[in-house]
Amino acid sequence: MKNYINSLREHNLKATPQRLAIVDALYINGHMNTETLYGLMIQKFSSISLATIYKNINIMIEKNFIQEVKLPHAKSVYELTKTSHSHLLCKKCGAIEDVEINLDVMIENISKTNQFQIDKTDFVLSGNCKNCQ
Amino acid sequence: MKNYINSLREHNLKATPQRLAIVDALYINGHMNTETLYGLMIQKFSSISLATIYKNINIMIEKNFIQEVKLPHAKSVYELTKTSHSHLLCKKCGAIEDVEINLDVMIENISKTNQFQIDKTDFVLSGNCKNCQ
DNA sequence: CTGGGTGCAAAGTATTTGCATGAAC
DNA sequence: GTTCATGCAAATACTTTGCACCCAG
Repeated sequence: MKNYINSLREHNLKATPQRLAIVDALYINGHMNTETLYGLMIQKFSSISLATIYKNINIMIEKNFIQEVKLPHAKSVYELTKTSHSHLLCKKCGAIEDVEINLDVMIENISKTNQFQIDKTDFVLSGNCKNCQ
Repeated sequence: MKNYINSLREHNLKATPQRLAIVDALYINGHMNTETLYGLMIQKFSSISLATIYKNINIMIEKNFIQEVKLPHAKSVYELTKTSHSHLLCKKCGAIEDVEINLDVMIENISKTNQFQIDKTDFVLSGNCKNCQ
């Protein structure tokens, strides 16, 4: 378990219990959508508001503490900001795995060919995971 | 201008004027979100309903005639279904370009390494287009 | 004709906002 | 003490649904 109190503060975010719980849930689960996140939080804070979830997601995205991952045919999920990576999405069970793919050479080529300065990628590969084949 | 009457019929979709106009708009503009699509359509059919836009988008996705493209920090756009390709998104002006990137070798490798059977990719590269640099 | 599409209004779902209270620092 | 977060309720935004009427095939 990491010390998220300081990480939050470094991002100019007060370390409230609700916020810590959200961050902890994302750390443990990797990726969560608003619905499942709220479902988890309500167990811990019986009076937590959905508005609190949304407000926190939004401000943490703004401060670059977490990131939204848009998925095909599914609700967006959120994850703690880490080094750039891609995602594997299982169409059957919905599992999401992080995967490191080095895109540097490709980006370099596309930048040149298309005269487009690329600074970010969103890459989701969908199919069937090991268990669902 | 293509003959979209037959293309629609081949996908079991009746070729109504509204539908043809939507398809034509997507053909001309490449990528559109619901809002801009409705904005265009209302000019042509003063009494067209937003519900018609949504119903058509949904059924055309279902029949695989068009596809949704989810973009970071922007509303989803829709495009006519074509061969698999990636997208370049300009963060400044919002322009979207199609780009062909051969991902076969990469997919092959990832499939093996992660024991994950991949059959689809969603790849958006963001940055600044030629005009916005 | 017949099935499916359109437009309208209403309902449903998702997300944001305003404000009073309360907690973090 | 001051600033910011929380929770609630209301408001807004987005999308879907039901139904009567109409048009494509």
